[in-house]
Parts: sequence; structure tokens; C-alpha cells
Amino acid sequence: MNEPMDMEAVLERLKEKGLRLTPQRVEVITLLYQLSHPTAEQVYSLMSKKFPYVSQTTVYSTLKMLKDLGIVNELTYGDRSSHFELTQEEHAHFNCKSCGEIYDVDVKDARQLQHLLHTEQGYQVDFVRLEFYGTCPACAAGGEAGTDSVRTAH
Amino acid sequence: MNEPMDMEAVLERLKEKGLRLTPQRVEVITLLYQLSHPTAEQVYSLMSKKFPYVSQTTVYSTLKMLKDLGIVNELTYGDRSSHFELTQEEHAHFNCKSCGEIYDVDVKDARQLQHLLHTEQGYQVDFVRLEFYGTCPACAAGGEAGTDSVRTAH
DNA sequence: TTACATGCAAATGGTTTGCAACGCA
DNA sequence: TGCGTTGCAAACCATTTGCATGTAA
Repeated sequence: MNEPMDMEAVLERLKEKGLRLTPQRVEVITLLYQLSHPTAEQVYSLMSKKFPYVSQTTVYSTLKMLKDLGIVNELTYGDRSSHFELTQEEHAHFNCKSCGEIYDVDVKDARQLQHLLHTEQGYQVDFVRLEFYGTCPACAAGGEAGTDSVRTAH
Repeated sequence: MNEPMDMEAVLERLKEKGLRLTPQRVEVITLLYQLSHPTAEQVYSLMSKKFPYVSQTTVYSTLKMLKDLGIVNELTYGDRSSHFELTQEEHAHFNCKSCGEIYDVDVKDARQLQHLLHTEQGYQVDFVRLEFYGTCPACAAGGEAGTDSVRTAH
């Protein structure tokens, strides 16, 4: 499993960008290293123990800043709130419908992963979600024909 | 590419369940066949042309019913609203960051897909999201130890 | 005549924004 | 002194809910 960049490198990255390493920001980052895919609310709740006067605004803005820098990744599911994780390459998530935990799993061989997850690790896979993000051929061709209009398919 | 079940089969499925084939429901289903991964708002907006007095409530409840029956799949992204599609097996999505379109793509060979998407179809893949849903080994072992508490990881 | 559906309006709740106060560079 | 940062409160907005009305079997 790939590891996220270490915390010192993250703090260094912020300094490079001229961003201040406030106690609140350091604590949000620390919690991201300690927790498994927390929601903003979970980060806020735990921060409140050490910083009673911290605001949700600060937690949200810090998470947004880290996301914009590519340091954290936001995971959205069907439920209301997003989950956050430190960016790592080459991994997938296994979401347990029973306990709700989000597990990081290796994805060296994506094709066989679903099968191997079951036979070797005991995960029962009901559903796989695979999303690609990037630029489509039409847009890459310079068409810049982007529209928000609804298009038919099928 | 796998196709979704045809519309007559969907309507038959509702009848089997004792659900009424109201004009509103038939129109929502029809639009799901005509549109590419629409949001609830897009469905509502287009329905309003044919049914001026349709309510958002009906659109949302119909989409939820279809989702509960496994007929439609809900896709959540970082932006606010969910997108809906008729359920199909063995396919992935390519989300164009330039035009915003969501493309269905084949995923016969998930391992090589990212590479093939680029070399054979011209898609530039920046990011792949792969999510598994199911039951983890601990829960499958009958522990039913599910909690909503935050757990540490890494 | 009863259970299911619809639609209006209000509530919900995660997230964002406006703005004044704060504090490091 | 200036600008980035914080935090309170209000706004935002997709979605859900309460409830009265409508409708089909």
C-alpha cells in the first residue's frame, strides 16, 4: 500500500505556498493522519476537545485548502457528508455496509481485485464504483465546446 | 457495453411490485432513457414541459423508489446534486473536467482500462475513483460489531 | 373506501458566505 | 500597518418531510 506524504512534508508544502501554520491547521492535519476517512464533522468534533473555540468554518476552509493543494482527497457517497483522506496513489476503498468503515485496499491489479478481495481477504463485494476524471477527446481536440446543456445518450 | 433492461421490463417490474404506473412515473423513467446521467433537477425541469404541475417531491420520490428497486444508480460527486442512471453492469464513467459530460465506458479489462482509454480512445485520465461496497471480513464473521465511532488507521 | 400518489410548503442539515475581530509578518 | 486567518451568524440549496388533496383498484 502506498503511504501518503509524511506530515512534515505537508507542513513544508504549506509554508512554501506562504500559508500560515496556525495551531488549527496543524491540528486538522494531525487528525487526518490519525483518523480513517473522517467527515468534516468528525474532525471538528475532535478538534473541539483541544481547541474549544474552534469553528466549523475553520475546519471546512482548512479541508478545502488542503484539497485544493491536492493534499487531501474528498470522497462523496450517498449520505450527506463528505469523507476526507490524505492523498495516496494506487488504492481503492472498501466500504462496509455493516459497520460503515471505509478500508483502504491495494489495487495493484484492478482487474482481479474484486475476485481476490473475496477469495484472499474475505471481503464480500456487492458493488464496485469506478470513476475516471480527466479530459475527453472532444475537449482535448481544443473544441472547448463545453456546455452544461443536457445531452442524450444510449 | 451492457445495456440497461429495456423500458417495458422496468414498467413490468413496477407492476409486479404493486406500484402504480402513473403518468409522472412513466415520464421520469422515459427521461432516464433519453438523458445522460441527469440530476433530479434536470429531470424535473424537463418534466415540467409536459406536466406543468409536477412537483419536485414526485421526481425525488420516484427516483428514490427506482433506486431502492435497483433500477437506477445514484452517482455522487463533489458538487451538490446527485446524478442518476439506469443500472448497467460492467461499466465505468469518464467525467470530463472540461465539458462536464459523464460518459459510460466499457470496463471489460479494468486493469488496462486507464491505459487503453488514453491510447485507443484519446481520453486523458487524471484521476480514477474505484469504490467497493459490501461486507468486511469482521462483519461477515457474524461479529455484527458495527459502530459509527471513529477509528484510527495508518 | 382504502391504500397509494401527488404536490405544496416548510423543515432539514451539510456546507458556504459575509463580515468584524484578531494576529503574525 | 497590512493581509491572511478565525469565528460567529446568517445564508444557501439539494433533498426530505408533514400533511391535505386526489385517484385508482
